[in-house]
Amino acid sequence: MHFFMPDGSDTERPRTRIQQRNRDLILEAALEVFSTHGFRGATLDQIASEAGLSKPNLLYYFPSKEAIHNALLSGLMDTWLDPLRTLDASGEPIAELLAYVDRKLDMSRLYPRESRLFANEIVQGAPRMLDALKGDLKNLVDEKVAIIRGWSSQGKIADVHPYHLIFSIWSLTQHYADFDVQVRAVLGDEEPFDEAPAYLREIFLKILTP
Amino acid sequence: MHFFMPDGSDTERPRTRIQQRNRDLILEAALEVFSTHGFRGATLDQIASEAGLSKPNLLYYFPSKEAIHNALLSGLMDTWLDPLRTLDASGEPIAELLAYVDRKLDMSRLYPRESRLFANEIVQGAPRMLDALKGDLKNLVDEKVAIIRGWSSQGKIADVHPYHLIFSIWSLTQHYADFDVQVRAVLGDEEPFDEAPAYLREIFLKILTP
DNA sequence: CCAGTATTTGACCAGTCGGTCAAACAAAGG
DNA sequence: CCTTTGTTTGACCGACTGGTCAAATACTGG
Repeated sequence: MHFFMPDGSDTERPRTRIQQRNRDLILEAALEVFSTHGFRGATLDQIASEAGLSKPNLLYYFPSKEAIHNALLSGLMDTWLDPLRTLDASGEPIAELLAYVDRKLDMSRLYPRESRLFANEIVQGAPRMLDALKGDLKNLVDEKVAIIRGWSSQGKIADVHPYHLIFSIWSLTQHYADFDVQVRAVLGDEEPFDEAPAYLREIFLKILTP
Repeated sequence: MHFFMPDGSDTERPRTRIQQRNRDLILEAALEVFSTHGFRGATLDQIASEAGLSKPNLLYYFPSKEAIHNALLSGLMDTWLDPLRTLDASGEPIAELLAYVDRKLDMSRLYPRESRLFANEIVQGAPRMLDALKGDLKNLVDEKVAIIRGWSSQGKIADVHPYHLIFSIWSLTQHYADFDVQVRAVLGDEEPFDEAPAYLREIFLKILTP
């Protein structure tokens, strides 16, 4: 018979309900803790207590602190890149890009902890994510940049630097998640996400209109 | 005679050369370490070794780890807000705002560690900086927002949301410092700061032109 | 030179870190 | 019922954490 490794070191994963549930509990707790303290600043005790499990129990499901972090990052990377992946070369250029901005801003509003998890990692030099940045991320961006270049040369959108355009979209949308506390401190009572969507649509329309 | 407290707890500070030098060494090392690991992720041993001093010697000049962090933050806050403070109500509106963007981008290029120090702190909820955000920062922003509103209502610049306009400037410029490793991973060999200034001038001109 | 002050450090401490392990406990099938 | 497999945990470990302290060393003015 084949023995099942609960720490995830096995490639095939015939998860039982309880395993699925506890892995989810741990990843949810880890997201909370890693996103507010960074990798080195987070502790297994914090994650365990947040998950309502004992520390040895965490390490029954994951072999190490780093393994939890890796599972989080790789599990979220796809979700995070989805809005860009959806950018459609055959769509109407400006509408496509504005829709991308919208989706990205939605991510900041709905998944701020995920945004801050990545922000922490990247601000600190992305020591556990560099390969993904230079690999999957760069490849996807390169592919979409080619589409944008095409739109520019056809005169469908303004002739702006495509890489820096994408950086703009990332920075402007993620700012509302990553720097949430600063945005709210400055705005006072005004809710950031009340005005942000219209504002971003307005300025990107100006940026992109030929 | 009056005894001098080297740990800085005294309000008056008749620093000797050696005190000035070692305090500077410590703050420089602390900037390096805090900006790449965050407050909780940084250790006194790291800072001490980076500064070329022993750990007890650090604590001769500063009473605690948090005191070093506080000294860094408050010492840098003024520098950090200077570019905004310079925004001149009597200048030519669009030129003033574009010059602010330029100065802010220069800060990202010349002082990326300082930018990342703040980024770390704010992403993690700014537990040691909230008062400054709600106080000095908000006051300065409110003041400058009034100027921008004036320019808008006079038709000198486009009628954009002034707070979100300022957030745009912060996020777009600081992105090149805070997310440097991601920007470089995507750009490959291209140097980010070669194109960034022209790109930002171009898009902010579009955003601001009435 | 000396006395007093400023600076530096090795040794140390209590608490916390990530991680281990054997033993206890639960579940399920026969 | 018993056995097997899966799950949980208390107790523990060595390494490291921020911080202390007394003693040693440098520096200064007289």
